[in-house]
Amino acid sequence: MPWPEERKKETRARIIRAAAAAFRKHGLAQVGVADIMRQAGLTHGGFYAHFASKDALVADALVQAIAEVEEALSRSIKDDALEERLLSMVRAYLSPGHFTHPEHGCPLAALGPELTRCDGQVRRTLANGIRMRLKKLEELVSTKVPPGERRQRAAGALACMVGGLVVARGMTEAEALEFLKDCQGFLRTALADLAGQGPTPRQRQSPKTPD
Amino acid sequence: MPWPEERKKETRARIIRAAAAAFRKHGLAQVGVADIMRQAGLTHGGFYAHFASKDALVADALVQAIAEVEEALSRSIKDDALEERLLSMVRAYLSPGHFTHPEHGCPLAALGPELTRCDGQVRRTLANGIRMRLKKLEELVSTKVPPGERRQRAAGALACMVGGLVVARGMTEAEALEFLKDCQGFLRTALADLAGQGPTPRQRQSPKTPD
DNA sequence: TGTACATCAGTGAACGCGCGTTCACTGATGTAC
DNA sequence: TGTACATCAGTGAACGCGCGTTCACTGATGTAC
Repeated sequence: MPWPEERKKETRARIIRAAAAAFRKHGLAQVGVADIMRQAGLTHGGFYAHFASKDALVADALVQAIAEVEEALSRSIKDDALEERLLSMVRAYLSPGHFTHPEHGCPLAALGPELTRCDGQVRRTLANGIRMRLKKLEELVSTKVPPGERRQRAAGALACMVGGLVVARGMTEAEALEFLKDCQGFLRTALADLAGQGPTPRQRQSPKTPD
Repeated sequence: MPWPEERKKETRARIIRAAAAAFRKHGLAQVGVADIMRQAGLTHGGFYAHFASKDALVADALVQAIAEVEEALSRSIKDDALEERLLSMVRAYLSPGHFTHPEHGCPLAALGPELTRCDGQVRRTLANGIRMRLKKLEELVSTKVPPGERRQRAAGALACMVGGLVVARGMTEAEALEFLKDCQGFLRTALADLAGQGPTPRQRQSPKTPD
């Protein structure tokens, strides 16, 4: 009781925000507890008043990163017409800004494989985050598309977005910007609602399990 | 001269193969020089007779991993008809086997973000590897597709393949297998050669730079 | 209103471990005579 | 053919550094009287 009720929560939140950015920028293993505490304006010893371990912080930082990205993406599409939203989100995700700033971007693109090698809470948070993102994307696919193909489109869009960013970040900057545009163009075509463009509204192959 | 000419080369190759597998399985930072040497049947002290540093090994291991995957993918499509090869490669890449065995799989999917944070030779090797993969994919896109869209399709396919695997590895196994199938289905539709399915062979939007 | 006290977020030194790298050495091999 | 020698891949102990974690302490704050 002796200390202000809210103060500890605020400090904790500041540490989590600093960690979420630093991890995405430099990787989980490359960022130390001391680095994060310094970034949050504190000394490293106080860390364990807030977290049980570095792993526990990673889990909280992942929740934070997922929430940040979710909010940014939602904001970037909120003024668009319903049928524009999916492509609008694709454009926001595969943008030069997102490419240049992993520290504020998708944790899956910035840390995917590293997170995959974690276990416990981190793994669960990761799986939940993906499930949520996939659901949101599926909701943005035109309801004119039959359910099985809606799921396929959501999957393809997510894969292409995450992979697009991962691949782009491995290229020269000039190549990357071109590549991001190509991925956007690919998805614009692949996710296009074909109704009205051809004689029949359904010209795509129906979803089928591969051999 | 006192030692067999080939012996050192063989040892070096063994170290590189062990490293290429261990890095992809556990991550660059999680695998130590001693681990790799043990895997190669040697003690850690001898490492520096073959490599200037751990970083130098990472660069060589990346070359090795890229070559392994290139060979495996080429082999998996070599018996298919030309027009089947692109989808055949997609299927091989987004397969349960590839999902389960990152240690023999695509280094971009297993280590993408970590490699991106490296510099020097690793960065150059990475960029070259991506360029090569993209070129190979573009060659597999039907020549009936106009050049601008061929490039888009190659980009989209690569992004979707890499991202599909990264995302799948972050999910529950059951979800992942479903997701991989959905990505395959998505690409089967998106990469389908529309000739013969509709009245005109060109119904897709033409490639256009987004705002 | 003022003073003594209890609490606990935050400090900073220290610990212990693992890892990349170095180094003096060994011993298997090919060469010279 | 046999023996002494030079080479150098590989060994294993040691070094030094950074990092996660611990711990005794501090000092700002709210409470009790």
